[in-house]
Amino acid sequence: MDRELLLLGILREQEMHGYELHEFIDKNLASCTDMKKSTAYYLLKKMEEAGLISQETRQEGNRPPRQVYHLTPAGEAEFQRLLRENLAHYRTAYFTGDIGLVFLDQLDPAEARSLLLKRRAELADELAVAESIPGHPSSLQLVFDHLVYHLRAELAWTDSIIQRLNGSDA
Amino acid sequence: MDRELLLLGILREQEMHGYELHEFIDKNLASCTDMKKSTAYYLLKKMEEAGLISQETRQEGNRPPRQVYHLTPAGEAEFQRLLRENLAHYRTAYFTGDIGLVFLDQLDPAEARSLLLKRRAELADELAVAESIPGHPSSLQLVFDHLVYHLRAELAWTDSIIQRLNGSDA
DNA sequence: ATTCAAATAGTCAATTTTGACTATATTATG
DNA sequence: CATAATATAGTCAAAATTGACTATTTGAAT
Repeated sequence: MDRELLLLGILREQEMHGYELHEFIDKNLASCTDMKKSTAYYLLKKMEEAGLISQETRQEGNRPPRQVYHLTPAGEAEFQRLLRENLAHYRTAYFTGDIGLVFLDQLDPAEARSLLLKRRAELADELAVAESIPGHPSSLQLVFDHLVYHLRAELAWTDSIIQRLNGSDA
Repeated sequence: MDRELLLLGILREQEMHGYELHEFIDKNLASCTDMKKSTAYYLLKKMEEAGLISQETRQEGNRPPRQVYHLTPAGEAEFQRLLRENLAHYRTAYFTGDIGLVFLDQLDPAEARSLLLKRRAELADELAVAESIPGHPSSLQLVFDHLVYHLRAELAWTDSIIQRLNGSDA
């Protein structure tokens, strides 16, 4: 339901067509969800059938016609409901990367260490990117702040694992 | 692929049947993945068809017969590959809870605050549960440590948002 | 000994999600 | 100007995921 909330919330502030919608989420909200383009279209069609949004074919210049979506009153009500539902509950994030850690002792410490150093480098890169995003005046700022806060914690934690491996290596 | 890695890795250490496998993941590795029972069965069947695991019907007492799975050499090779792949890369966790935060300013600060306090309570409960798990001697310890570390960070961050709302409320 | 609840072990249809593909428009490059 | 690359806007069949359901066994309570 969270993805519906996201689509409804964005459309509520500004009518958009499917491509633009996915583009926006992919650029700005990648830390919240990894919704693919085709999923966005699927959800839009589903919500349109449910009467939450209505589409309007719009022609601009000699571009091919695009479907522009906007909220219906029912969609507005659903947005309000989903927003409160989301805010009132804590949903844990899943750490797929921990699955590998479960079997870390199956590798010799030297190889484990070198693999995790590669992981650490990717993480550090992501953090650098996140930190370089200039302050956003919008409500997206919270999301960016959270991302940076989280990535810093992850980096420290990853370093602590690598540290342990250094020990068992000596 | 991470779920395959998880199933292969567990089966590698101890042969199991589908129900037991899902049970184990659900109890111990809920912070890594939220795989449903039917998904586990689907993946087991798929991996069996791919020759990564083989099943054996086993009868115990007068219970109905159960399918017990164990790794094939191809499965062992795939495990090794997936393990290195997983360890060498950083996969971000997704914060579905942040979707609500994007639209936080659509509510009046008092209501937003009360909703987030409910969320905070759930988070604090989860943290308490995670902290109460006694030290595990196995390789699962890393996962539990990570979970506690992460939940503490999340709690602090959630408190910081609530704090901001207190300010704008006064 | 009987009934009730919980644990065990799955199956299957329906839903959700995705990757691969199509097609046009705009911009850049030589 | 031709053409190559990229951005725009989607569609669709295949794959993954799930919720709801069935059915037996074990343990507990009466």
